[in-house]
Amino acid sequence: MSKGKKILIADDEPDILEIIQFNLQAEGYEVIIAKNGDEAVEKARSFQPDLIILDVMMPGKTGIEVCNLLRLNPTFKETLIVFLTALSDETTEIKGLESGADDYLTKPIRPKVLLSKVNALFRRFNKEDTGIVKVGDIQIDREKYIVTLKDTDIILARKEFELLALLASKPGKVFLRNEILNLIWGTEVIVGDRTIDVHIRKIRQKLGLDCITTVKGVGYKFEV
Amino acid sequence: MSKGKKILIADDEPDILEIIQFNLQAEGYEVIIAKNGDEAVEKARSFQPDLIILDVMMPGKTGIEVCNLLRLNPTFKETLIVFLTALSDETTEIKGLESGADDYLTKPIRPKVLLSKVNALFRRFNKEDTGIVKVGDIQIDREKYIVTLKDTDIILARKEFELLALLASKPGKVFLRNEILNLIWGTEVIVGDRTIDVHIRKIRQKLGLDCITTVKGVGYKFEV
DNA sequence: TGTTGCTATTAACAATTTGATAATATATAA
DNA sequence: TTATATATTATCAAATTGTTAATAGCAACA
Repeated sequence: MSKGKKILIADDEPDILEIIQFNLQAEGYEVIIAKNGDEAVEKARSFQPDLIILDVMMPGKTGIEVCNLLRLNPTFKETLIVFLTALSDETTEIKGLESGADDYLTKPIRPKVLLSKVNALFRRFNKEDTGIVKVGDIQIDREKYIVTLKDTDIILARKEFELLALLASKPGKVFLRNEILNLIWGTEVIVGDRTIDVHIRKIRQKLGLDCITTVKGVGYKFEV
Repeated sequence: MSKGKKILIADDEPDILEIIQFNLQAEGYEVIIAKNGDEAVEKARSFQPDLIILDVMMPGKTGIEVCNLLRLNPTFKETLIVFLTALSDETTEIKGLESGADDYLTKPIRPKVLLSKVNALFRRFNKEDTGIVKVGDIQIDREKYIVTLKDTDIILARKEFELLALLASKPGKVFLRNEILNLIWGTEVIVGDRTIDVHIRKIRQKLGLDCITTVKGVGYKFEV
């Protein structure tokens, strides 16, 4: 599940904050709230949320201003940002898109819509779209071939990287040895039995964190 | 298909009942109807439906009251509950969420919407799709190779896991010893008679719960 | 061109876990 | 009660994985 993620909500209307907070917490998300634009910027910096929901109309800074500000900082380049607008406001939508929002929510908030959008965003974010997989402290960027553990880059060799990326693509799922061989080495190449183990060992060694579990007689799985 | 499931509909308007009943039956569901909140509670208890559709506004007990009542009973902890509301009523939605509804339907009923929601709900909660089998307190995740008993992970060896998963795949069904041998060991390997017993024993021991029943002279079955 | 550094693979062995069996005890149906 | 099926336990062989070191291959580079 994509739960346990941090979500920052910024809105000047306490009711809205409460509705959203209640529903997201019920789904298992960790929620941080801000009552205006300035507070939003501040809390975004200190809490590093995975998703930020910004009301467009707020005293201090508008949601769009907050978004623009955050996007300047590379830390928030990958952070999901969703705007909250009254009704469908074409003009606002365009401005929002320009400042790099990932989606929209229109008031009045409908909890189910909210939840499904949020869930969908995390799903999308975790897989296809960015090619970046983020699980716990580990971030895997398929395009750049970089693994980051708590903001520290870790250099993995190609096979090691592919293996880790494969396992992390479905956290929890056990990949059978055959499955791994087919997906990473292909059906043509035949490698010895110990090859996988050695790569696994090197990954474990380099990460220094035990996030790969052996399921004896079955395969390996990635867990946080 | 997830058909053949039982659905209880509770609404005080005969027209609505009829529309829903007709459409769901046409789709292959077994439908039970109730004309008010009290009848809904009673029929829920006697028929153990897989899904309950509750009109919020009903004489006797409101849908929300019915839901709250049922959710108190562990039997209905996993039962799907959907509310029927007039238009999108935010206040009701929040109350509904608090009482543990799984989704909403707004009047007027649009048959297509109804069916797709109902189908989607069963799909979402049908663990067969995900490879997860849930029986009572025990949850077996084939993909993750994990057995969970009351939120505690239990580690089973491969053969033990396969055996338990097999038995649990059809709770109540008695698996003959031969059947088990063929399905788990295959026809090629020949193992002694006591082998199954020993594995069964290990499973019982690890689960600490007696959910595997011996049917003397026949085989074993999984029950809660 | 040869050197250097890294990667992928394998071999060899250690450590561990698993699965099957035998021997014995217990339960159950007729 | 007795015959038969199952439960239990300990034991050992087999299977599986972990670890280390060695080797071959490759790419960058002076």
